[in-house]
Amino acid sequence: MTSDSEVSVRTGAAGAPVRRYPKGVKRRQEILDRAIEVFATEGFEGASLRAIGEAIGVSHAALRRYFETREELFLEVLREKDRQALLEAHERSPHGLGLAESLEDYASRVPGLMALRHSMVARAMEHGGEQSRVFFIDRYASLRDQALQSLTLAREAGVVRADIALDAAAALVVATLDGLSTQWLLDSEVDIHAGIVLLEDLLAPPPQH
Amino acid sequence: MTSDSEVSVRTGAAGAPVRRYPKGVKRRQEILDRAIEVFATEGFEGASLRAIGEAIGVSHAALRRYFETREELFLEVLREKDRQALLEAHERSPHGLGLAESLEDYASRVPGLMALRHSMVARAMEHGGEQSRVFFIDRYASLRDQALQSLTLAREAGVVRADIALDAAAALVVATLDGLSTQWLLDSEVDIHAGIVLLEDLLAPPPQH
DNA sequence: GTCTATACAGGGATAGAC
DNA sequence: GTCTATCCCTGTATAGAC
Repeated sequence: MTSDSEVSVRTGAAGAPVRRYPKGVKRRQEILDRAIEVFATEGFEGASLRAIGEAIGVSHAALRRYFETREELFLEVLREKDRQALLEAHERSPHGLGLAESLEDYASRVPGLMALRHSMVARAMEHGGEQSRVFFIDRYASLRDQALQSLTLAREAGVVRADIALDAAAALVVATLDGLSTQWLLDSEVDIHAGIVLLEDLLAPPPQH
Repeated sequence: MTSDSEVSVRTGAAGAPVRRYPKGVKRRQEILDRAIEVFATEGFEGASLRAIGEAIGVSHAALRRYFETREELFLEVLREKDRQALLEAHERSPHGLGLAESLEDYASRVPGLMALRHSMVARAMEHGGEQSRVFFIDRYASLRDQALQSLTLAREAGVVRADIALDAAAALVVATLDGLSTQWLLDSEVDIHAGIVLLEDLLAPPPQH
């Protein structure tokens, strides 16, 4: 089917390049790390392919050996950060509902990365943003699933009332963290902690007496 | 203080141009309307200044007589849409909490405009996006204020429990509508209505018996 | 296998003619 | 008030050096 004169790069199921040799994946990781640095310092608007390449000491054309498009590079940056955040969250607190801890995942992110996320969500809502749309559909489904698991455990622990649908609650929790962190990043006067605590109180069973 | 050889355009407190002559404001409104059309058909990424100008039959340079930058034009589009949505919401239901109705304001928006909003929020979070940041800080403060008024009325009507802080609840409501509509726009499988109803139930006073 | 050099189409911003 | 012409920057694409 395919001549073997150009088998160095293949495209995987999700469209991500699959590479065979260690140097390739290592270089790819380095590019991701440097890109994250550039976002943190200059924001993502200043993070042109040329700027990222310059920060590494490489031409912008070289970046395309590892990421077919700018969209793909940016999505991989977000994926990497999500992966890191998930690991940290597990280390930190595997107990209870832990909404406040989940919030850290949002707030601890550099504003530049939150800006990048919003920008890519925008792209996902547009024609031509299929790759981003797939990414975020999957990401939000995953977040809801994590929230559902936390809520289930929390209900067993007696801190979540028994008369509500947990799948709807999961979407609600994710939406709240999303929305509150947006408001807070724009205006640090917003008391995001009060919002989180309120939601936890609302989800808790009413006191019996 | 100022020579009167260039008084046709002044800059107001919020940075928005203030114009004296009817033709100017009419033309400005036309540009906004056509821009909204282009967003609806091609999305905001395809809505270059040249594309918008072409839809009107003028060059892109001419647009700058009415909007100093692309950012300003886009913010004015969002402002115009918010204004329309607020009027419609007041016509529709001045009663109770009405979260479901508020949701319509979000869902009824063309996806292209929601994408534009996310993109401008991203810009507001970055260095250099001062104009957008001012816009969204003001916008979210306004939304929270509207939510607070609704919640106050709803509490008087007995549909909101008495033991919660309404200002925190207002931020929570706005965050929920924001976050749920984002999830829904990306994936219509998400049952946004269930989330809204759940929040209303959680905010309602527990049944006495 | 990896990277440089280069070209191209399109973007926003801007100066000056009419 | 609107135009044309121009500037510099962007993402993308390809050819070929090593």
